[in-house]
Amino acid sequence: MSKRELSYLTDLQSKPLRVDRGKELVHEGEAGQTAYIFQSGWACSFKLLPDGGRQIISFPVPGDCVGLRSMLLRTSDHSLSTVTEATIIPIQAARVKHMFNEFPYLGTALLWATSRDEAMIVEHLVSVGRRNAIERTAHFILELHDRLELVGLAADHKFHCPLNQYVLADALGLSTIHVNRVLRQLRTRELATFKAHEITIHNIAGLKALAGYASPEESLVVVRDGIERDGF
Amino acid sequence: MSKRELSYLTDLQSKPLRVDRGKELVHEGEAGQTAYIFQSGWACSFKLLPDGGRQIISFPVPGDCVGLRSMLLRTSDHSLSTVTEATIIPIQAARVKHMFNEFPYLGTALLWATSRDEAMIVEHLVSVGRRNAIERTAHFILELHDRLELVGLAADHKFHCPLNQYVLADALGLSTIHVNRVLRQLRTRELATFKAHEITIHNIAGLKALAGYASPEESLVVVRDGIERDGF
DNA sequence: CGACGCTTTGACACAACTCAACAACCGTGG
DNA sequence: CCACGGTTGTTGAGTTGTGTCAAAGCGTCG
Repeated sequence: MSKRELSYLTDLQSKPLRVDRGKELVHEGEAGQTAYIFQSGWACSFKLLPDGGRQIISFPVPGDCVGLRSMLLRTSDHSLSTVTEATIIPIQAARVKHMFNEFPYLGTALLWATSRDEAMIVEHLVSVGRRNAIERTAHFILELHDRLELVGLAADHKFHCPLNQYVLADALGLSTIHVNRVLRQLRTRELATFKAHEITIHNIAGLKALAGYASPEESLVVVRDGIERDGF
Repeated sequence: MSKRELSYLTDLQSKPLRVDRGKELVHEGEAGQTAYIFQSGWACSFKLLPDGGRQIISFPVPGDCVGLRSMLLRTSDHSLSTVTEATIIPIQAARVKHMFNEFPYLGTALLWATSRDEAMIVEHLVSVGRRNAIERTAHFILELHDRLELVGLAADHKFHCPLNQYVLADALGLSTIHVNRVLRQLRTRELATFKAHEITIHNIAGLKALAGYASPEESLVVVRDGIERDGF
């Protein structure tokens, strides 16, 4: 990246903004919204159903950037709320659009970044579609751990996690009560503990085995031991 | 787009290629793969689990382009197989990369295109996570219908659909047998029929009501009637 | 005609959901 | 400092949706 591009990127960022928890930053179907970088605090992107149900798509954590892609579209296809109090850096749509014209190469760079997001959503879909409650929860914990470790927010198989069981349920596609039961099982089986907003992984190997989890680096090693199903 | 860009795009396309059904075009974790445009025939992208299970992510249909994005990454994060015999137009990775340098604006264009894909995957996630079997199936039929209508492959609430119940099950996160039961219910309730590789929608309003389906155009109208859940 | 792939059915088991209540926790205000 | 209310977590009992197993019906194609 050239110096000029970099300085432009820095200029894009407005002053950090402090927002309360539970604040809806982007509303589904809303037009012309801004993007945000999360400096601290957690959020969740989700869609609501007519019956009041909710499916959480992803949890942006500190260091994550949200909504950049949807600035190119007319409207956002899902909502975004903070889960905790947070400090965010808003990025104005107009300036980003201008930037795409000025430095078209950045489109490709952004494309690369969004690919990672999509891979996460795909993995989430696999979890919800084909793993049972406990595998799904285990997988979720492991993924969260790896993401947070990457930004220095997890160490020693322990990390802060401000999600309550209602939120967890909406992410995993389960009922709150069942989430509770599953967490108890993980605790009893001495795999992981979720207590006082802190998740501790006691037996990471066991948890990975249970979840069928492939670490980001290992994910090149393709799991595909036999079993060609009929149909394709 | 300039004339030069357009001609470059046309040059990218190799000769159409005919492939058998059930052929795996991209293998998960594979590096340096090519992208494809589907001229005819259906495919499915999916991930396999250690236990032999499979979650289908999406069904590329004629007119769709797959794998463009993953060419920028080192490896593909999911596999791709044809579901029927198909004619595809391969696109070489090397040439696309060169093109991104030559016409950096195209990165942004592609970004726009992939956003649509991601929106579809998100909707799929919502279905699997928060809709029951029959709602999920109804939603799937409606989405397929709208996609195919867009490319002239559906008319009169009827369209050809080469998927069998095994494949459907892997897409919807259900067992084959349950898919069968659900299809029977849709038939009995005179909402839709899936017979001889052809889907007919008898009562599109009823089906939409059942699925909680928002048509692409209507999706701006946000469904959010009350019910603020606790937790966020 | 037989074989194979796909669909359909029934009986049963189990995972996950619902409802209803209670217990722990936490910040607030008296 | 303690009592309070609200939020969140925990349990149990009973129900329902979906999965599993087993077997039979169809169509198609060689």
